[in-house]
Amino acid sequence: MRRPPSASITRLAMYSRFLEEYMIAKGAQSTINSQQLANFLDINPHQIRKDLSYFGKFGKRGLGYRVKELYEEINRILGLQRSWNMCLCGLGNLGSALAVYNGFRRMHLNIVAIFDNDPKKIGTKVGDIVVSHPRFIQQKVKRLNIEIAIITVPQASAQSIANSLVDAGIRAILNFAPVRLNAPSYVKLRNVDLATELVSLTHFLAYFK
Amino acid sequence: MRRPPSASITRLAMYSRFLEEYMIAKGAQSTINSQQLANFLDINPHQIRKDLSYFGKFGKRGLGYRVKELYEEINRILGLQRSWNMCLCGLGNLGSALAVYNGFRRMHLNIVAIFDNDPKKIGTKVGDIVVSHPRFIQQKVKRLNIEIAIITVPQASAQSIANSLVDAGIRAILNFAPVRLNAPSYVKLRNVDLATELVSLTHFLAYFK
DNA sequence: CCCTGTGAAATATTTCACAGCA
DNA sequence: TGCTGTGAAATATTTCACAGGG
Repeated sequence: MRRPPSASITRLAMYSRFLEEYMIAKGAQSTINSQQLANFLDINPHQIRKDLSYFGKFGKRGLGYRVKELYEEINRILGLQRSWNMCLCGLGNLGSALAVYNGFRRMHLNIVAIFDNDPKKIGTKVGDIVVSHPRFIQQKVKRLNIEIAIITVPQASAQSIANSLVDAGIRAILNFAPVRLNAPSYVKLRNVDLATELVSLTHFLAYFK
Repeated sequence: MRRPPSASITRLAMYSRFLEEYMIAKGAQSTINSQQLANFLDINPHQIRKDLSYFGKFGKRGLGYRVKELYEEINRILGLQRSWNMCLCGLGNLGSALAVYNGFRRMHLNIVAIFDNDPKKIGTKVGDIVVSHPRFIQQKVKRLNIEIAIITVPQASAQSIANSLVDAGIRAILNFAPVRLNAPSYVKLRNVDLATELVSLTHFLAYFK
C-alpha cells in the first residue's frame, strides 16, 4: 500500500459530505456500492475503491459499503472524529466572511480566536470572540489549544504573521494571502488563491471558446 | 508540444504575479533566468521552462528572459491582456467579501452585476452596482457582456443558479457552493471548497503529527 | 453471481540531461 | 560560456482487469 496522493484526501472529503446527506435521505442503515457513489459524484468507481484501499478495507464483497460505517471511517481518516480549534488572522472582508462561515462549524472546525492589528477592531466581538492584537498569538494559541491557523491578512504582513504562528507552535496553516509563505517543512501549508482560480477560467475562455 | 497540464496554468498565474512585483522592484528592462525565478518561487527551474515551452519560446539562450516581455506573454496566455466582465451570484458573507476584493480588479476582472433573491438586498448598492433578482440573469449577462460567473449562493440553490447562468450563455463558473454542479461539458467549472481545504490540514495533523 | 480490493497497465506530470544558439 | 528549449527518463496518479470472499 503506497502513500495516498493528496487528491485522494480531497476526494475523501467529498465522499464524506455526500454520505452525510445520503444518510439523511436514506437512513444510516442503508448501503451503497462504489458504482452508485461514483454515479452521484460523477467520478470513476475504481478511483473510489482505490482511494479507500489506501487506508483499509471498509466494504463487503457482493454488497458494498454500509453507509454509516463508511462515513465514520472516512471521517476518522480525515481527522474529523474530533473537533479542532483554529484562529483567524486578519479581519478584513474575507476574514469576516470566514469568521461566520457555517461550513466549518458543521465539521467541528471552530474558530476560537481572531487577530487583527487595526485598533478600531481590537476589542470588538465577532459572535462571542473578542478580536485581539497579533502580539497575543503565542499566548492564545497555547491557552486555547489552537492547532490550525487561517491567514487572511494583506500580502505584506502575511509572512510575519506566519512566523508568529509557527513560533507559537502552529503546524497547519490555510493561507489566503497571495504569497508563497516560507515555513519549516513540518508545517503543512495550504494556499487558496482566489485570483488564480479565476485565471484558469480566463485562460480557458481566451483559448477554447 | 503536448497539451499543458492544468497545474501549468496555475503556475503561470504565479509567475505573472511575481513578475509584476519584480518589475516594480527591478524595472521593466531587467532580465531574469529560470534559475533565479525558481529560487524566488521555491520551484524547480526545469518546471518553469517546461511550463513556458508548452506555449512558445520566450527566452534568449545564454541570457534568460526579458521581464516585461515574459510578463506580457504570460498574461496573453492567461487571457489577461484584456478585461473580463463577471457577475456575482449570492451576496452573503462570502459574496460580499468577493464583491469588494481587490485582487480581481487588479487583473481587470470586473464584477459588473450582482444577483441575490433576498428582497432586503435587491435594489441596494455595493460600490456602484445595484443588486438584482436572479430572474434578470439572462438580460444582464447579454447587456453587460458578462462572460464569467461567481457562485456564492447556498448549496440548495447553487444548481438552479448554475442552470440560469448556462442558459444565459455563461461558459466559465467559479463555484464556492459545496456541491458538484452539473453543467454541459463546454462550460468550464472551477470549484473552491473552503471546508475541504481545511480537511487536508486536519488529516495531516491527525496522521503525521 | 455481485461487488470489493488490489496488482498491473495506461496515462499524466515532473524532473532530468543535454543539444544548440546567443 | 550560459542558459533556453525539449525529448527522454523518472515519478505520480488514474484506470483497468480480475481474483476471491460473501
